[in-house]
Amino acid sequence: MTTINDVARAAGVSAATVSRVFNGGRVTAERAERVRRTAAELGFSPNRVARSLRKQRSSVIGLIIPDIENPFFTSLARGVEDAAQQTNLSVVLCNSDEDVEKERRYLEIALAEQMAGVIVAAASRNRTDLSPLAARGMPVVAVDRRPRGASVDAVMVDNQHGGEEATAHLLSEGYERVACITGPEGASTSEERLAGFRTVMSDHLRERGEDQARLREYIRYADFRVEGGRAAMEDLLRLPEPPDAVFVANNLMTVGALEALREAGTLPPETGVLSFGDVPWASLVHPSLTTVQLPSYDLGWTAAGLLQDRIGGVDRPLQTLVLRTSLQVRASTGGPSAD
Amino acid sequence: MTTINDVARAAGVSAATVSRVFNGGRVTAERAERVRRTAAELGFSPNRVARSLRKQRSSVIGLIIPDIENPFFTSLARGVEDAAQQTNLSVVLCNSDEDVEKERRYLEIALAEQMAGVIVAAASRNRTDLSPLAARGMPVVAVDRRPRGASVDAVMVDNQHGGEEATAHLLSEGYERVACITGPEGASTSEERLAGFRTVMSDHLRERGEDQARLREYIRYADFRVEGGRAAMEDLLRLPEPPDAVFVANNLMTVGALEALREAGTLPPETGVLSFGDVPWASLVHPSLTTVQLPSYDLGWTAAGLLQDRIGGVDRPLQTLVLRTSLQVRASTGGPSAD
DNA sequence: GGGTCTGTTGAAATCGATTTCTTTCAAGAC
DNA sequence: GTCTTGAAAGAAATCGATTTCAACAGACCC
Repeated sequence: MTTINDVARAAGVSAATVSRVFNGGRVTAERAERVRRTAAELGFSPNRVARSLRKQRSSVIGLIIPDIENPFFTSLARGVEDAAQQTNLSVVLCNSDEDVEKERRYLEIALAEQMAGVIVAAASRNRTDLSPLAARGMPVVAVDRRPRGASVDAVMVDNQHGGEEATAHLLSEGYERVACITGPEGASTSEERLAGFRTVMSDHLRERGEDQARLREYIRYADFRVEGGRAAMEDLLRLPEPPDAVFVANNLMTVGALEALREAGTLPPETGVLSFGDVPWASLVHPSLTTVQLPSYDLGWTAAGLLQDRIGGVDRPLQTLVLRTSLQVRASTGGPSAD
Repeated sequence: MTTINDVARAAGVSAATVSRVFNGGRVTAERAERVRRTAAELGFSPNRVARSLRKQRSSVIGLIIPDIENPFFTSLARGVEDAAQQTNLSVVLCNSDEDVEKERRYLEIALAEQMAGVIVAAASRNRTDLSPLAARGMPVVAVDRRPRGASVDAVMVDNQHGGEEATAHLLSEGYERVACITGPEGASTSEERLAGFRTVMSDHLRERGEDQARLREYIRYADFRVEGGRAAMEDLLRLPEPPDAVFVANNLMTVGALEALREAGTLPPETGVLSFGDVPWASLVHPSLTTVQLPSYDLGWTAAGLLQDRIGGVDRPLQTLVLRTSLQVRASTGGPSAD
């Protein structure tokens, strides 16, 4: 492993000069050229560990996500990475596995490794603690979920709007009895999506002069997982008057709901299904599955941008950016069959 | 940020003693206790950058994969991570995006960051160059694909066996004209899977006394992507005597093939489809889709084990482990319909 | 009592870069 | 000719840990 001193000796200059050549100090053209040539010959590349130690900052940013197997987060990761490429930062990805303890360990590593900054999709809104990072002045951006009380920049999704859009779309297609399967009670993402559903359905029922109480009957809380979605859908199907459409608050539960519907023999478009978040491949098979597209890639890209600003020393008040969802209509099947 | 010197001063000992307390040196019980208490009070955690510089090795292993959005690789990543947890190594994940240049950059970073070791699923069998790492004595394990000429440990999938198993299964279900859509010509994974197909089909045709030439007609090379799978399937369907079953050599192309089949109105089980590699969600919707399960998680787990052995200094000849695939039969639909 | 051994300890060297501090030298001003 | 100014370059300090080395104290044996 050739070091800066090897290069210095071979080029007949001091280590300081070599460093200046690579970091934009003042060096006469002739020497700079000689240093560069020697460095190339020896295959020198600066030791990042030593550099980080001296600079008290590495050129790596950490990205902590709760589920590496969820396409939403991998797409987000792509966004972060592409943005980081532009400024020579490298991204290291850490999978907290929805486990606050594992996440804590990774946050500690980020500190101990003196990473330039961290982007976190928190494992828990309540228990994720970003304060140690903030305390030591490490730039942090929260993405998708903002831990309670954390004073950091954030990039979020407009969940309520997405819920409204989804529900309105199902109604516009002619479905009448629209249900909602949302995530855990208390989780902000599931509550916000549900709120969107409530708003639109409530208006709809009022216009129709129908009983608002029906709204509640068609709401199920589940756990954002396949099995939970399935159970909730089965439960809805057992109602005396089952829904003819359902808004499912995430992609995994949608898979479960589709399973339940398949068993009941009432697949889309007979029963309308609208998923919050893309269901990457099932949608190829189920052309009538409309989804609320989450701006996952943009979330990552935007978060990385904010982080880089902070790393660069930009001094402005904390920001929260909210990105909108968009409805992806796969095929206009005209809604429920008319029989 | 409290350093080891702060702790030393506060505890009235030397930095060397503090270091020994945390690294298992000989220190009298009384002092050790005092140091530990002081460290806890000051919230000291050793600076990993400084430690890495001194030890010339960090406690991070790199995992370089070519496509973070492919569930095969994310599952592999889980395996690596779970295995690494056990020895306090942390894993950082880098996405080479099937780009040899990007991959080269990450390999360089691994060196410059003095990572403890690297696990690589190479972007290219020909052009990925692992020799710089090997030259500097950094432990490397290749996984899934072994770059040509690289002398490193490797963990591979038994592609040929998987291809045989898949083809045999389709025949056993009663399909007659089985086709194969494989990856790019020259790629080892696609050639091996195809070889498995050829072996079994060739035997089958011979037994039946049929013309071996038919084998070739039913083979298509594509690109391991959705669109390629679709195009290949469309092409096969245009044959005067289209296949009644197809073995598709990866998950993404299977999605494409299913699209083509849906348009042609001959979905499984009417036309048999067997995917090499899981198609996570489509399979929930297409119960009759049998898949060759790749041991992705185990690949990661095993590779991490090999790497840790090397990091620990185990000295044994280079090893290549080959893991078998397993057939996952989703539902015995009894093969093609009898009409 | 002198000599050897062993177990603790701290001072100092070390890892490899960056950055500060000096020194040197030359150009330009008066 | 002297003084000022500024650029260029090297020597040395620095980052924060680990590790080597030397010093020392106490136990033990002749």
